[in-house]
Amino acid sequence: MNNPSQEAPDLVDFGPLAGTVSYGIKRAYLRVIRDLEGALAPSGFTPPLLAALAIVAANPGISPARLAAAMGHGRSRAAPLLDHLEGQGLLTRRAGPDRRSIRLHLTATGRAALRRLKSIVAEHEVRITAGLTTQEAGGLPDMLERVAEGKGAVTLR
Amino acid sequence: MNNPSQEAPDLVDFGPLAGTVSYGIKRAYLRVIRDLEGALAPSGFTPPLLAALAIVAANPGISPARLAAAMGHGRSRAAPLLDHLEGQGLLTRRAGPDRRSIRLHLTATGRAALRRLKSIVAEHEVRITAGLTTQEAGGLPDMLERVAEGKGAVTLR
DNA sequence: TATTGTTATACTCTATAACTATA
DNA sequence: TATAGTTATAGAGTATAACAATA
Repeated sequence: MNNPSQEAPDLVDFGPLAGTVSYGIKRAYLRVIRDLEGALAPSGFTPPLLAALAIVAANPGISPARLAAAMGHGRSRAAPLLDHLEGQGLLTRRAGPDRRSIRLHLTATGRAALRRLKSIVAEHEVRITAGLTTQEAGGLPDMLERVAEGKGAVTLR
Repeated sequence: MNNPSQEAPDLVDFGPLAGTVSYGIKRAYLRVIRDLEGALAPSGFTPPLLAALAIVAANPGISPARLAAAMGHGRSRAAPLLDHLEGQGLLTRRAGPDRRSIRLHLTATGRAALRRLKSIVAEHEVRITAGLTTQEAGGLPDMLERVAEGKGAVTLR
């Protein structure tokens, strides 16, 4: 596991971290998030803004709290994201049947923006899977989901 | 891709993000980093501190700049990490042959700490791969490395 | 003039708790 | 008393640029 010489090596050895799923995911995440940030920058979007837009699009009427949970954080994280998206006219906050709850819906502008973003995401996906075979790229998302969830389906609360 | 009703769904649909490697990695990363942070907390370590310690251990004499690059960031990120580890007596900064460069080495204390941390990491690895078959867990790191690097080996610079 | 390590700064992300309004 | 949304705050992580020392 070690470099026998005392010289700084040309290839860095990750030692006990090498070959772990844990560190592999961390390194892959760095590549993915940077590539996506760069690809989205010209459009003024960030990865979290895109995720929020896409999740509201696929789940019309979803509440801010459920949106935040789907994205993996607490309620309070939704507000600034929604302020931004609503300010750009991409979605609306409508009162629910219960007057303290809110239902989110995309506007026509939001749907159009999402259509354009989809092609950026598709190109990004091609770039990050360039080193994988078609089979590997096809099987990876399901494996990652099982890492993310422990196992089982994507249930929320 | 959409939920046909206007009701908030029990299962959240990730829409165009569902089934992508990109979003899968992001979700898996969240699980991994949180599990590892929790597992390391009692020892006073964080994931970046552990990574720095492990990389110096496996690459005696490595410079701060190369350490930072191996971890995926710029030079300036190394200093606070090294201050902390040196302050705890886990590593030393020795002058290199070139008087402006520095070579990093673990102390005996640092090596002992790393030995203890390894079992925490091993347990963490078991937890996050619990939803995978042995075959899948065995093949994942290499696939993740190819995502992280675009392809090819772990070269620096 | 270029390089190494460090410092300073600002910006983002995130978590926690507190606040409001409803129920 | 509990819940939904929001706001406020502080902390951690990160990137950029600027700096000092050396080459």
